[in-house]
This record gives sequence, C-alpha cells and structure tokens, in this order.
Amino acid sequence: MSTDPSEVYRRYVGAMVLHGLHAARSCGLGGTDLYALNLLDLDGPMTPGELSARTGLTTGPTTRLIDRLEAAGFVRRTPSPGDRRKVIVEPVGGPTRLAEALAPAREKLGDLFAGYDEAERRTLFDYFERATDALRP
Amino acid sequence: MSTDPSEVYRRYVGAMVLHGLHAARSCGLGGTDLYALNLLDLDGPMTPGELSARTGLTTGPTTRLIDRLEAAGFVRRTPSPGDRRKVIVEPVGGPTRLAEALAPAREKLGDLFAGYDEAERRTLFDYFERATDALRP
DNA sequence: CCTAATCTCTTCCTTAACGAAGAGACTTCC
DNA sequence: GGAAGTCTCTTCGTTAAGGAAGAGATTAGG
Repeated sequence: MSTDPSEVYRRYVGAMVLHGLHAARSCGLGGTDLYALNLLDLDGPMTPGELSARTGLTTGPTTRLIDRLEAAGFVRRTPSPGDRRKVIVEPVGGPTRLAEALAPAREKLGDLFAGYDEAERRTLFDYFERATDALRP
Repeated sequence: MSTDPSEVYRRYVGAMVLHGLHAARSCGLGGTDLYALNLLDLDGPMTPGELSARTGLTTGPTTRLIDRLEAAGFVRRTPSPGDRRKVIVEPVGGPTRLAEALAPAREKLGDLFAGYDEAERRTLFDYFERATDALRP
C-alpha cells in the first residue's frame, strides 16, 4: 500500500465523499442540506439571502432547502427584528441536535481515535479544525 | 473553540461533505459516481454486479453509472474471459487519471500538510488510511 | 439437450432538487 | 409620499438519478 501523500489523499477523498453522503443520509438529509446546516452550525443564524450566497444556490432552492431543514426539526425561522422583509434562520436545539443525528457515523471513528495517544489525537483534531476552514469555499 | 472530540468531529463532518461533493463536481461526477470510482480504485476491477452490491444500487442505475464513468474516460468495459455474460469494469490510466482530476481539491490542503512536521504527517496519513477502511460500509 | 438460473442492459416511471421569472411585502431614498 | 430597490417565497419547467420489471444472451444442472 502506497505511502505517497498524493496517493493516500486520493484514496481518502473517496472515503470522505462516501462518509459525508452516508452521514447526510443518516440524518435524512441530502449533501447540500447537511452542508447548509453545518454552515448555520459554524457561523450561527443567518438570513436566507446569506445562506443562498454561501451555498451558491439561487433563492428558490434555498427557500425549499430551509423548508426541508425546518420540517426535519433542525432549524427555525424567526422574523428579523430590524427588517420585516428578512427572516432569521437559526439552528434548533443547539449543537446537540445535529450531533445526535450524526452519532452513528461518528461512532465508527471512535475506536479509531482511541487507538492514538494524546499527542496524536491533538494533531488529528488540529487538522480537522484547520481543514474545516481550508475547505470552506 | 471547543476541543471536545465530538464537537470537533461535528464541525468536520460538514466540511467533509462539502469537500467530497466539491471534489466530485470538479471531476464532473456526482457523489455516488466518485464513490464507485473510488471503490474500483481501491479494490481493483470488478463486474457491474459486484459494483452494484457494493454501492447498494440496483442493476439499472449501476449500468448508467458505469456509462457515465466510461463516457468521462475514467473506466473501461472489458469482456470477462471466463464467463461471456459478465463484464469487467476497470479504471483507466491507473491512479493518475483520478489524481489529476482531484488535483484542484487536493491543492487546497497542500499548505496545510506542509505546516506539520514529519511525525505529525505520518499520524495524519495513518489516520487517512485507517479512516478509509473504517468508513467503508 | 433442455430447463432453470445468472448476468447485463433497456425501458418506463417516479422522485428530488435546481434555475428562471415574477409576485408580494417591506424598506430606502429622493 | 411616491418610486425604486430589496428580500423572501411561489410557480413552472428542466434535469439527474434511482427503482421495478423484464428482455436477451450465456451458463449450469439434471
């Protein structure tokens, strides 16, 4: 098995795609939906317009995306206090709601993390943090 | 910023989904297509039937999935020597063909990897290897 | 041999999700 | 205070992708 970084990464990307889509499906969501939910989770409440800009969707699909997330109980619409045209979309139930839905997927990696020592885990989690930022469009 | 593993992972999952889907789109493929291609890449040539079982698709969609990968030049159909009902689907151009298509996505993480020392990189790539297996359904 | 099983592929239908265009409500600016 | 701009949402049409069912070719088994 190759240890060439490019090779290792290539193999990893496929697993990521699978894992991401699998995680999304385990929440009853599509990939775009989970991504949008993650955006809300990372950056806090925002308007449909902002969400539209961040996801690259036009406003129509964004409305329906929020409808799906709302129907699944992941987010809530609140009227914007300052501007009555606007709506605030905010995650419901704090971080735990999504965390619970992702639990089955996360558990798969639990044993993996347990196999590393403290310093190695720090390295891994540091990478996750940095990659989360680096991979943001 | 939290260092709780569950919290870190929750944040990372969204980035993975995004990154995986972005990588797939940069190849002109859908998520399932990239996953199937990754399977072929990891486990070598297999029949449509095997691919169907591994992806969880029924045979109809699998045929069209292979059509798409073949049209995009990622795989090739070869008659099976032993059994003339069967077809062998094999990646074209070895590892490099997919690696090239994924290059733009991979470059985003290049600087990140460069920021770690040799031992830390070993830990990360080791994790990638193990996660690739662990995340397989 | 001749029937049953296997394998791929085709056809038809359904569903999910997106873009485009515009309506309706509200705000801003002159 | 009225016109223009902004924001969300709705409607309509399109596309991509999956399931179900069965056709056609080949192999296996009695």
